Amino acid sequence: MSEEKSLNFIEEIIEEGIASGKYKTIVTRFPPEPNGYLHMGHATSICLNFGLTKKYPGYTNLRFDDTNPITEDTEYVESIKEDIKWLGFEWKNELYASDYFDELYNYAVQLINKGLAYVDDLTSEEIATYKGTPTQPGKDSPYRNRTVAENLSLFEKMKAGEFEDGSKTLRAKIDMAHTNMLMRDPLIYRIKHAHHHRTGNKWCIYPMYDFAHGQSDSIEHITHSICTLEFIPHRELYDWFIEKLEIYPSHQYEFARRNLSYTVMSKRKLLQLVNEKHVNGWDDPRMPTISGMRRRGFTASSIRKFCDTIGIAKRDNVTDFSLLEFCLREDLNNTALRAMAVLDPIKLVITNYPENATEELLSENGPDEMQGKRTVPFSKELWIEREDFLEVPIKKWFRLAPGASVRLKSAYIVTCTGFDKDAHGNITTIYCTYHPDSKSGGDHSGLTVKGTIHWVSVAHAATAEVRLYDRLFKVENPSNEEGDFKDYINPGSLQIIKAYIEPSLLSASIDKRYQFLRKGYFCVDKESTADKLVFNRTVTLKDTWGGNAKK
RNA sequence: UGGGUUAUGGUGUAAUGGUAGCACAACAGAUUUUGAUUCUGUUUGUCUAGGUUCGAAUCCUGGUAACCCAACCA
Repeated sequence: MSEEKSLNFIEEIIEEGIASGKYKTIVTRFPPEPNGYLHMGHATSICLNFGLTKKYPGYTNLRFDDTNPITEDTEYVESIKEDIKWLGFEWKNELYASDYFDELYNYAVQLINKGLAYVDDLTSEEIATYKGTPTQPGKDSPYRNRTVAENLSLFEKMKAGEFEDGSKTLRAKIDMAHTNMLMRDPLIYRIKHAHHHRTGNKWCIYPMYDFAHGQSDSIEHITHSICTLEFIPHRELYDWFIEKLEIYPSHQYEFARRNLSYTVMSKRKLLQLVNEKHVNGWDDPRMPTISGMRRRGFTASSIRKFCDTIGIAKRDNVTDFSLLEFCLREDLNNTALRAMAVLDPIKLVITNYPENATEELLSENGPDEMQGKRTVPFSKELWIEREDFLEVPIKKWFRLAPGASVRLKSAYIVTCTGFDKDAHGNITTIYCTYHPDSKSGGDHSGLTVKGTIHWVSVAHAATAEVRLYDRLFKVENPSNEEGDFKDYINPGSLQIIKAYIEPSLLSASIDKRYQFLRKGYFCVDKESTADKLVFNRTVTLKDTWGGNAKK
């Protein structure tokens, strides 16, 4: 019974390191930039980094990579912390790259002293020109050979605010003809007279990513600095700084970012959707953001399960959204409370049921008996789903049709005796007779039916707004299509309807999940009030009949 | 005509020279007071051409394809 799950390539590296005695414990970090909300791509990284230190001895830091004050904000810091906690992870230390600005400044001075950095006066356009192209070498800046003393003095003045934004930079002195573009004298400090969300106006020079990330890792003694594939070329620079600065040798490892079909997963694109109002904010339930998915009704455990299932590797990928839905349904099926709601109502009248009578029927709250039962009021007039009746039944039709019988869930078997139509040919009312001895739980009618449908008593029904969500994009990979990704937005991704709900749902709670029988999983939206209940459809039930109907 | 990374069913991921496995999806059947759940089964794969070997997804050689790198973003 040794069912051992195989290791991913990072776990292999860790186990080798532990086996060889390179380290006994590991330290990882999750390093978001506080300039946007976390999305499913980040969830993978969070599950990876925090998961590794759950599996192996060690801990994980949360470190905000806040080296660009122009785009960063505390609003994002708060949302990021909330999302990580909600996903079920705890960081050891809450840290900020900005905590290290003094140390980083000193590192820069060290490089200057070693003749490995210089102040450059070239404009950004000139720097780009001097840099060359991937196929052509760059050329040295005319300021490249300033003396150490001159560089020291200039850098000091940069810090003191004596120069305007963009007028000078500090660059590492490496090799302008290097095949790796990142090694062609990369910028390490730039001037930005901007207010920083944590250091205020103390600084007017800020380190670049490459001169902050690796050094921060090193200061924190991160053993495994895990990032995505596009940072592979940065690793050479990462190692170069550590070597020249003679600081703790953290190592960078890269894995392929996880993509999900029918959505986009870049902060830039998500920001566009928000700013151009294609969605209603970062936590719109259609967004692949953690906050959006939480609002939609996804559970943290289903997201963790999903991340665990898709694994990590180094090749480009697009995971089927249906796998995420599978993990969700698997979780919700066990935990969601059952209730009945009719989303597209049509009236059903039981002609032989007594006028003004009401019965309180028992119905199970879920598959687990521990979830108990609730009562549901039943009466002569019911709302049922319009799609559960067909005037002319198709093959293998289990539901209502003239002369056909179905079980009303937790109630009686009814047989259709007729229906009304309006002038446009729309069916307005369905008439049935019920079989009194077929009552759920004590059925001795001897009748058997193939179909069971849900219902809500007209006299007892409450109403709610229900928001039906569908995939945000019409195509699997919007970023790979011709033209703008926004051309592929699914215009029907949100449908708002009014539904009749059973009265027990009046006390639905925002922290619970519900299965509206046969219709899907739903949750209370944050905009819901006592006067106006609002439900979000998290996901439909799996439907193996829909396809058959077309055949 | 530079450098780097990656190629296993429709999708994701295993197999570390020895039976190509698992999950999702799809399809078929059984059970079902949710056409859900549960259970059973089926279809589909090693980028390509050579080579080494008793034996290659794995090692070697040559192709091919995809992705990344020329922000004072991270």
